[in-house]
Amino acid sequence: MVKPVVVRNLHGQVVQELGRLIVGGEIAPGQNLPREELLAERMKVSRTALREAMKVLSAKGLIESRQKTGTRVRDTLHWNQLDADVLAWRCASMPTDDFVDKLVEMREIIEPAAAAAAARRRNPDQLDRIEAAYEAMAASNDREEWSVADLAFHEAVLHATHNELMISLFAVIETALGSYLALSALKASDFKYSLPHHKKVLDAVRRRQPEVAREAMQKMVADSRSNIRRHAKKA
Amino acid sequence: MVKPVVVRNLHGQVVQELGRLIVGGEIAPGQNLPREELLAERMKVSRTALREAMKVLSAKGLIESRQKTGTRVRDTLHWNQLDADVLAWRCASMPTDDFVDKLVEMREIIEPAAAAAAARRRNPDQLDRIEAAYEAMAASNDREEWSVADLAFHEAVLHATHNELMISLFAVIETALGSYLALSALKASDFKYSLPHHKKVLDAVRRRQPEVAREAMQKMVADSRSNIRRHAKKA
DNA sequence: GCTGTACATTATGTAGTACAAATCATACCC
DNA sequence: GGGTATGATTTGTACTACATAATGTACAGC
Repeated sequence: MVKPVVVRNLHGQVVQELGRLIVGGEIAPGQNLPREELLAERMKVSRTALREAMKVLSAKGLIESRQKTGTRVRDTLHWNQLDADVLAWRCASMPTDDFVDKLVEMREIIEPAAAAAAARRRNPDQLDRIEAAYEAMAASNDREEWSVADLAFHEAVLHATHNELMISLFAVIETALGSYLALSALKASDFKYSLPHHKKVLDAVRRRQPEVAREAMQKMVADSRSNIRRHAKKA
Repeated sequence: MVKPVVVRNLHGQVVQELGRLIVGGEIAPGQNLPREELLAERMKVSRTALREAMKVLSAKGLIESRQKTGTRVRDTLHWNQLDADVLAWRCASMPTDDFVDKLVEMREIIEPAAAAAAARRRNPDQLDRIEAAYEAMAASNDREEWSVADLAFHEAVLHATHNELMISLFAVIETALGSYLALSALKASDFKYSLPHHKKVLDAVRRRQPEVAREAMQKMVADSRSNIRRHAKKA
């Protein structure tokens, strides 16, 4: 279930390595990186590969290079916080669950709004897809199956909004959250606990009742939050 | 007021050029780019510069290259929609105001939630900053001054949420919207029209009343939307 | 002693060549 | 006819050389 992050390219590895260092705070904002030639040698790669990696990090807003001055880590203000990699690096390097709270907060903002939008704009195909995901959840036999179907449900709702910005945001937040812990991880016993909530959302979307859908989704994610909190405390 | 987008680097120019082509739809998803050597020659840059540009586009999810297969444009599903550049390219290439609606929808989701969060978590400094922005709005003499103070107000509220993900999202959405039209562009006459709304938000944040703040902000952005719609129709 | 200009220094930026690695297509052998 | 070998093609990596920009310093002039 953990994301693979398998990078075949060499520069991709360099990106990961440097990205982790920077986001993890080992190279602080304002600080300069070693010169390219030196850093390349130290990392056992060619300057070419290193530079391609630096361009990527630069695109993510993490660093900024200028001639003669060198390459320096930019202030966190300029970081592309919504970039999947940046988010993943933060998740990997923040022991505190303060960051989880922020992710959860975002989720609680997006999902109810998405449910409302979906209820307004969904087309028959999209409704079918949501329903199919619901059925799969209901029919699931273990937590693994349920998780997959659950994710499909939320994705289907998001897609029904017809707003790719929202879809993209959800994707980013969700994968980041997922990397922390099996998302809606009720311990074994009662993993279908939230099925009725999903049913309410489904029905509201079917009947095109935005406000009902919003409220149902809101309750659902609020529940999920308290579960995550409980789970996080244990760990 | 229009963003400069001045890129000194050569590969930066290539990124812009190719990015526009791809997001603008001139090179459709699934389609292959010419081989590096050929494309480099055609764009009058070295393969080195071209490759650095391609790595950036790859990081934005626009393209994907594999040996022998070549480099192909990925499906829009994989695009990093929340990337500032990608968003800017879309804004530049979409005559339809369908996209503005999506941006506005995002704004209407974020801002009320942000106002509520700010009311909950703001500290004295942040309240001061919001208040200062409000005073500047009240004291403004023309639309230009007012716009600047208005933006400062919203930024101050966002910062008071203590959630950098939300701040980042707002920044991205707002600049994209701003590139379309002077944001809350009431025509000359009555540019302070929304001042009372802002006052309500300010007061609610001061008194730490999340729900009041949310509702006030919601009305404000809803108003703003109808103005934008009216404005867009004219143009 | 102060200031302004010229130059040397040093980092990144760009170009070009050579070869490695992967993968697709074809031909070949069993 | 099917599986395997081989060759061709495209990206991946390395290395070299030089261009360009920006910084600091030294020197000349006032």
